[in-house]
Amino acid sequence: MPIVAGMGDEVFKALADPTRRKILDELAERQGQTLFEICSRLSTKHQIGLSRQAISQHLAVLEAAGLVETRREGRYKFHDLNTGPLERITDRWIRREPPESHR
Amino acid sequence: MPIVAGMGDEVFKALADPTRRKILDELAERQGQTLFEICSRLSTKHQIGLSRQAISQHLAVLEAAGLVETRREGRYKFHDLNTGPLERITDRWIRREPPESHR
DNA sequence: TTGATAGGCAAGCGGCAACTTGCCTATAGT
DNA sequence: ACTATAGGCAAGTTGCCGCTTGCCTATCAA
Repeated sequence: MPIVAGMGDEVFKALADPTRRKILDELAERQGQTLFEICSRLSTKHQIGLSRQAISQHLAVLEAAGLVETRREGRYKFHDLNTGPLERITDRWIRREPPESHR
Repeated sequence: MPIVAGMGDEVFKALADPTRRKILDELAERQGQTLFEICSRLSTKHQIGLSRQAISQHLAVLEAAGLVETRREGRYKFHDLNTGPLERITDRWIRREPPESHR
């Protein structure tokens, strides 16, 4: 079993909040943003006027779910979207037809 | 724009609860179950000892999200899984590489 | 070294969601 | 008609989640 997070219920919990989904949108559009960048972008582009700590807590949830990965450089912490945990979470219920029974 | 539900945030909300995901599991395994069938199956197979009303409320959430559809026959109400809303909810963040730049 | 910037920790508050409880309606069997 | 079964409605409780507030640490620039 892998050590990576995001294999359990945390992914669903993380996706449940609309602000967190907006954060994923932002990171999908531009990787490697800092906390303050994400804050100002959410504020200006999406009229989400939350405090820095609120966004920080959201990022922590996303990171616990494995949807966001971080790297530190000096006093900056850059956030990157990781779509890995998203790829197969719905396969649990979607029954794929075998494309063609070859005769 | 279609009249069907499940195009908004309700799908994520519905998927956030582990009991609701188990219900989807059950319906994926066997379509057309009644409320009481779902209750007893959750209880015996998954040790989920919730009241009938609790399950009923969960089903209402799933139906509002478009993940479950119902049909009435006499005093029975049958529940069917609809995977439609699941198919594209993650495409929002997953960037598909164009398969091959031809030459 | 001082101040400014980027971020972290933890306690506290308010609202909502999950669950229960009690009662009610509708269909089917006897 | 009466009873049992399948389900619905609505109010009340509890616990958790999102958010704020206040204070603290770390890095960099002057």
